[in-house]
Amino acid sequence: MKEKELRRSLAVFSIGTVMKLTDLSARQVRYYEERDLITPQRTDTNRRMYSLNDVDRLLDIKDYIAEGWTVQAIYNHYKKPKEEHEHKPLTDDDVRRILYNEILNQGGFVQPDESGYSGQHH
DNA sequence: TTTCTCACA
DNA sequence: TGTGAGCA
Repeated sequence: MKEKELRRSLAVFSIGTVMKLTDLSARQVRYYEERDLITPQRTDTNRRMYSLNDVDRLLDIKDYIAEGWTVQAIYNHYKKPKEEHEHKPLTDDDVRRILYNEILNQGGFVQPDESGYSGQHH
């Protein structure tokens, strides 16, 4: 049943609608796009169009920001784990790795782990 | 009217 | 991040 997923990915909201739905400023929404936290589509006239998934993610991002997360940390949060967040089985090592990474980036002293994390950290 | 990009008394 | 300019 992949139809739902498809519909959730349909870009149907204008930035104005997204602003109301997320209570974020257009500036913020565009900024998060610039940081690759979301990737809305564009119309033939260069207008941004957001999907249900985009709005959903924006809502999450809003919470993370409120909790003090760095855009960089959030970026890695979405980039790294394939099994995403909550409800999925993660091994202890996965959790430790993800946490380690996010905590480091949180401080802003480390570059976003692009090496993909080759080694172990204890 | 709304959104876009760019730039900052 | 906000805000205003000048377009589309």
